[in-house]
Amino acid sequence: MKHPNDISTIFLFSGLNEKETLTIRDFSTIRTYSKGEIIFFDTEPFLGFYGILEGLVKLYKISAEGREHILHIMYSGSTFGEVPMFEEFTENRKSELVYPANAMALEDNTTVIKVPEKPFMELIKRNPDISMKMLASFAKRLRFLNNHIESVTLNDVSKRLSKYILIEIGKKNDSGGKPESGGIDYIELDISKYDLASHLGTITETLSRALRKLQSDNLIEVYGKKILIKNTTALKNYTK
Amino acid sequence: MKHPNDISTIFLFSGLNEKETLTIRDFSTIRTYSKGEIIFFDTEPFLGFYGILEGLVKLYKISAEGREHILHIMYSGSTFGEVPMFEEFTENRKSELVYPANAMALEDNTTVIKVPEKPFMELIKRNPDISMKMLASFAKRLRFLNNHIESVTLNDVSKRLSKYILIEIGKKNDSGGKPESGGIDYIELDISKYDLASHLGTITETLSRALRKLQSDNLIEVYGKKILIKNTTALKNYTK
DNA sequence: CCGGATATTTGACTTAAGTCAAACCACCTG
DNA sequence: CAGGTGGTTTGACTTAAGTCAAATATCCGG
Repeated sequence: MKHPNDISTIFLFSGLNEKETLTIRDFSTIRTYSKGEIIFFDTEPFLGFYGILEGLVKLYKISAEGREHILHIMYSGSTFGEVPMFEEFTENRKSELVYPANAMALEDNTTVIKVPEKPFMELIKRNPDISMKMLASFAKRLRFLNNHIESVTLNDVSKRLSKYILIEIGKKNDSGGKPESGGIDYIELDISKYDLASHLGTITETLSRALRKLQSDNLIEVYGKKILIKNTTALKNYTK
Repeated sequence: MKHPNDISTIFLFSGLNEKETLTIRDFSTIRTYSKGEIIFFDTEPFLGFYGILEGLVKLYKISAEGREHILHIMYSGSTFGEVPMFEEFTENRKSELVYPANAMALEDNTTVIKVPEKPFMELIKRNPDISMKMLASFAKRLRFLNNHIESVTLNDVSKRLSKYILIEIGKKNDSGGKPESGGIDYIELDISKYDLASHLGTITETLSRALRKLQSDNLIEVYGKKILIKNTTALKNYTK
């Protein structure tokens, strides 16, 4: 490649000096996946963790019957598949060291860097800041999974959907959008309805019905991947 | 108390020297809860994390209608409620720093140590080994939650129950029991059926029916809190 | 701009699991 | 050891969400 991808866009590596960055780059491999390609299965032995340079990745579990449940959607800048690296520390069962979920690229041109364990563990030993970042990212994921389990087991699909919509609006407004002053708030789904369903712990048919329900309750309006929020307050209320 | 509780029984603190141990002890408070007492709610601001010196703690979420879902059952030696401590690192929204779940003592005489953030963060900065242990424990939890979500969303209650039984047998055999040579394998539930149900993402009635089903399929035999495993292989097969 | 593939929606039906109510059991305390 | 309080089981019923099949809609390459 002409211009080597800049790994400092990955949050975990953002504080590294030039030398450290080069070390990581030297030991790692960069690869581009197209939409639908598998990055790893949850049955594969751990051979290093990944950072997203560009694109979108889903981390998911799949049942024997083929039903899928998405645990996380990961965007560029984030890392995934790090869990096994630290499990080794507690128990010495190398045999069980597989990835904790399946990973698939959701967009063409999804570019990831694969960082092997060895050089990274060297780095982390010398660089306490990295462990802190790692802990922060694990903490974030733990809280997310806690809330996710709560949602999936204690709320019905329409409630889960409403929560999802509200969170997405939150994200969008966090990153520059105007809160809700002028026009009507809306989100644009960056994943397919199949993936959204599987992230909400359901299937496309049920998601479709849930969308229709929220629409007929006058909370939202759906135009393809665009969802207008007609009444944020009522939607918030609905999730309770 | 006469003999101060020994905090080195807590995995996270097991490698500390005497001085460090004393520092932690000095800043922390130890308290004993009786069965059913709340340690914290998921709406309370973070004021330190906990380590279990003795007893049993459940970490759970609860819906508006009162339905409960247990995320983790924690035994003595483990720590909980650490997540907010590391979230602070990423985003500076102090306002959101609440515990990520509710915590309740499941036994009388459940004794916990509450460690405030400040002295612990000092310690972790100087002691990279502790961050590694913390990362290991977070990693373990992340894998557990991944699998838990998979179970709850992709398997029916009987399958989840079978998985639970197999894991419990595994734990028991890991810690000294004979694998399955002589007599029939069994486990003794250390939690109520209510709590087991809520950990499996269901309610007591449904759990009761699932137990009866596995029994009538000749996989197990149930005597109160004692569950005999009549056919481990078939049970394993059943979870697939 | 056409045709086919993929994604989404709709309808009719089935089913696992939740609800409600009652019976049963077992353990603890006075 | 009687009585009572939780914990557990059982039965009858309801319901949310899954399945299956078909109709639409949308997207994309040639």
